[in-house]
Amino acid sequence: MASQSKLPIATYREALVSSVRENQTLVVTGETGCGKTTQLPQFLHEAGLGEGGMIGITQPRRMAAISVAHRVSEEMGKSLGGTVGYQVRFDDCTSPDTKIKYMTDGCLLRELLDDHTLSSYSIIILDEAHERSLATDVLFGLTKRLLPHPLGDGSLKQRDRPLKLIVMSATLDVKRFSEFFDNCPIFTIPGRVYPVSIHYSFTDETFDPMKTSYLSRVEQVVMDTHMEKGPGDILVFLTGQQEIESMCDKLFKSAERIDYEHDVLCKDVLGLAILPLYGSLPTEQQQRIFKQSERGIRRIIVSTNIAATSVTVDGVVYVIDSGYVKQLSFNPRTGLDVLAVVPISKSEAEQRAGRAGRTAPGECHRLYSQSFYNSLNQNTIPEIQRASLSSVILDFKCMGISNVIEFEYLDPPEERMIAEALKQLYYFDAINDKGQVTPLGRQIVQFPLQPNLSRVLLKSKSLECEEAVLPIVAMLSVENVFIRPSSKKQALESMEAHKELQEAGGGTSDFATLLAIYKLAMESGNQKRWCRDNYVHWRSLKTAQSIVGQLKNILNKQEVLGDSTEEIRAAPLGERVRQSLCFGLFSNAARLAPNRRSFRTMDGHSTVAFIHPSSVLFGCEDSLDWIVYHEIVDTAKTYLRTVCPVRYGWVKDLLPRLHEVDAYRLSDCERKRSLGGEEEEKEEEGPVSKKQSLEKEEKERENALRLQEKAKAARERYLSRKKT
DNA sequence: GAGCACTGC
Repeated sequence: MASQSKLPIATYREALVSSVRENQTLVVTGETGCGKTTQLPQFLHEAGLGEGGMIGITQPRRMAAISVAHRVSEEMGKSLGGTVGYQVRFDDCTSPDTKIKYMTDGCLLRELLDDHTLSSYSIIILDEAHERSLATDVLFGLTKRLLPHPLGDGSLKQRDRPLKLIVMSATLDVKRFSEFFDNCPIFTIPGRVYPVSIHYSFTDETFDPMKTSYLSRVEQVVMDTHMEKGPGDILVFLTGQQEIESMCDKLFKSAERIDYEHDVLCKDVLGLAILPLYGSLPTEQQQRIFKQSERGIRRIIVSTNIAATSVTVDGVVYVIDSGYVKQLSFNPRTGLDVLAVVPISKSEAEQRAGRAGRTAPGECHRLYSQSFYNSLNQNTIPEIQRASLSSVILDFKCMGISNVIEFEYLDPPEERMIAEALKQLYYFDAINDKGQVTPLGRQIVQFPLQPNLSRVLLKSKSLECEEAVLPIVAMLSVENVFIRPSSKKQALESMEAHKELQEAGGGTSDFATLLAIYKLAMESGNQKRWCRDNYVHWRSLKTAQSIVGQLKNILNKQEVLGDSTEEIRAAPLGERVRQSLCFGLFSNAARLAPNRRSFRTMDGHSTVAFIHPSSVLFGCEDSLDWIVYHEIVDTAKTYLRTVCPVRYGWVKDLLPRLHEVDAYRLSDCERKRSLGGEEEEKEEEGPVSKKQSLEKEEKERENALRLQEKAKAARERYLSRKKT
C-alpha cells in the first residue's frame, strides 16, 4: 500500500472516480509509470462503479496483461483468478467472481464476435491506445457503437445499462481520441520522468540519408559515449537481427582494441557487456537484459524496436537512435507484403529517447540531423492503414456490420485496401457477390487463423485428413521455425540439418517438411534438445503445439459436409493433404512459365516469381507445372516460399472465381447499402463507372507523385550546382 | 542461391 500511495495517480483518486461517474467516455493520459494501468481499475472497483459487470482492461501484449494482473491482485491482497483475473490466448485465468479483467485487445475482439454488446462488462478500458494496434483501433469503432445515441450510432441498444468507455494513452495525440468520442473530457495525470537531452550527431551538411554507412557512425558514437561519459547503460536502436549481430561483433572488436591500448577506460567503468536484443533471440538470452549489470560493467544493448515498447530495459542512461525501423506493409496493388526499412516518426523518436530517462536524467544521440527529424511524420501510420484487412472485414461482416466502408474508423484505411480484403473474402467464398457473409464465412471466422488457412483446415476435415493438416496449419501460423545462425560453421550445420528434415518429409513439398518436423519433435523424448540439434526454434514449436490443440477444439464443433466419396477415401493421405492445401490456397496458385524456371501467379497480378532457395523444390522447377504457395515475398527477387505441387484438375474449377468479381463492385455493394440499397437498375452501369472513376483517381495520384519526384530531383540538382 | 521488425486470436 505504501508504494501505491506514492504513485502520482494517488492524488487524483477522487477526481478520477467522479470524472468516470459523470461521463460516458473519458480519455485518461499520463506517462508510463504514473500508475494508471494498475490503479484506475482498482479505484473504479472500490467506488462501486463496476457493479453492473466487469471492468475490462485491454493491452496490446500478452506479457503486459498477465504481469499487470499479477501485480494488481497482489496489491488487493486477493488470489489471481478471483476478483482480479486475466485472459490471453491459451490462458484464461478468470472465474465467475472476476470483477477486474485484464486481457489482450485481440481477446476482447474475439469475445465481441460471440457477444455483440459485451453484456458482461460495465466498463471497458482501452489501454496503450497511442500504440494504435490493429485490434485496439477496431475496438475503438466497435465500442463506440455500444454507447448511447448520439455518441454511438444507435444501432446497438440492447444493453440494459450503458457501457462506460475509457481510453488510456501516453500524452501524444490525445486530442484525436477525445474528438472521436464527441469531444469527451481528457484527464491528465502528471508522470514521473527525468529530462533527456537530445543531441543530433549530424548537421545538414554531414548527413546524407541515402548513405547507409550509418553503421560505422553508430560504432563511433557508442564508443565515444563509452569513453567519455559517466556510468549508465547504453541502448542502441537498429533495424534487424543481422545488423545487430554484426554491430555487436564490431563493438566487441573495438572494445578489445581500446582495452588493450588504454588499460582502464573510464573512472567508473571498468568493462563492457555487449548484448544483442531482438524478438527471435532465445528467451534465456533475452532474460540477460533484465538482470542489472554488475558493478562497474557498462552494458551496451543493441536492439530492434522491441526495446521501444515490449521489453523494458532498466538502467539505461544513453540512447543511440539510428532513426530507422523495419516495418511491414501490405501493398494492395500487388497483393504483396513488403518488409522495408523506413524512417521512424517523430513520436517514435520521442518514445526511443524516453527510454533514457526512466531512472535518471539521460541523453539521446540521434544519428541524423535536426532537419531530418523535422522532415519525419508526426505519427507512425497506424497498423489498420498498413495491414491486410481480410480478417478484420470478415469479423465486421459476422458482427452484422454490413457496410464496412462507412464504418467509423479512427483513421479510415484506404478504400482499395478494403476492396482488396473484400475480394479475398469473395475468393474464399466467405462472402457472396453482394458482400454478405456466407455459411462458410461464419465457419472461417471461428478460427484464429488467416481466412485462407481456415479454409484449408475445414476442407481437410471433409477429406478426412485433418490430423495431418492441423500441425501444418499451426506451423504456418507461427513465426519461422528454422534457425539460421550467423556464424559460418553453424550456418552450414543448420543447412545440413534442414536438408535432413526435408528428406524426412519425403522431399515432396515444404508443407510435408513442416509436418515431419512437428511429428519428429513430438515423438522425440526431449523436445528442447531435439530442436537444438536440428536448428529449429523450440518456442515456435511449443506455440504450434498449443495452436493444434486450440484448432482441434474449434474444428470438432464445426459441421463439415463430408464430400468424401469412396474414391477420395481411397486416395493416399499425401494426396488428400495437398488437395486441402490447394483448396484453401488456390488464390496463391502459380504456373510454371515457358522458360521452365520462373512462375506466374494466378491472382490476377500475374506476377513473375521464383521458388525460394530454401524450398525443397528449389532446383526442381523443371519437373513442376502447377504449384500453390503460402507466402510471396519481394526481396532480392520475388520469391514463393513454402510451396507444394498441385494438379491442374484440382485448381481448374477454382481459378475462374479469381476473375468472377471485381473488387470495386464489392465496394459498391457496401456503398449501396448505406444509401438504403435497392437501386437495381443501376447495378449494371454503376459499378463500371465507379471503377473507372477510381482508376482515374489512381492515375491522377500516380501522376502527381511522379511530378513531385521530378520536381524534387530537379531541385536537388539545382542545389548541388549552387554549392559547387 | 537466400537473409524475418513487432504484436495478436
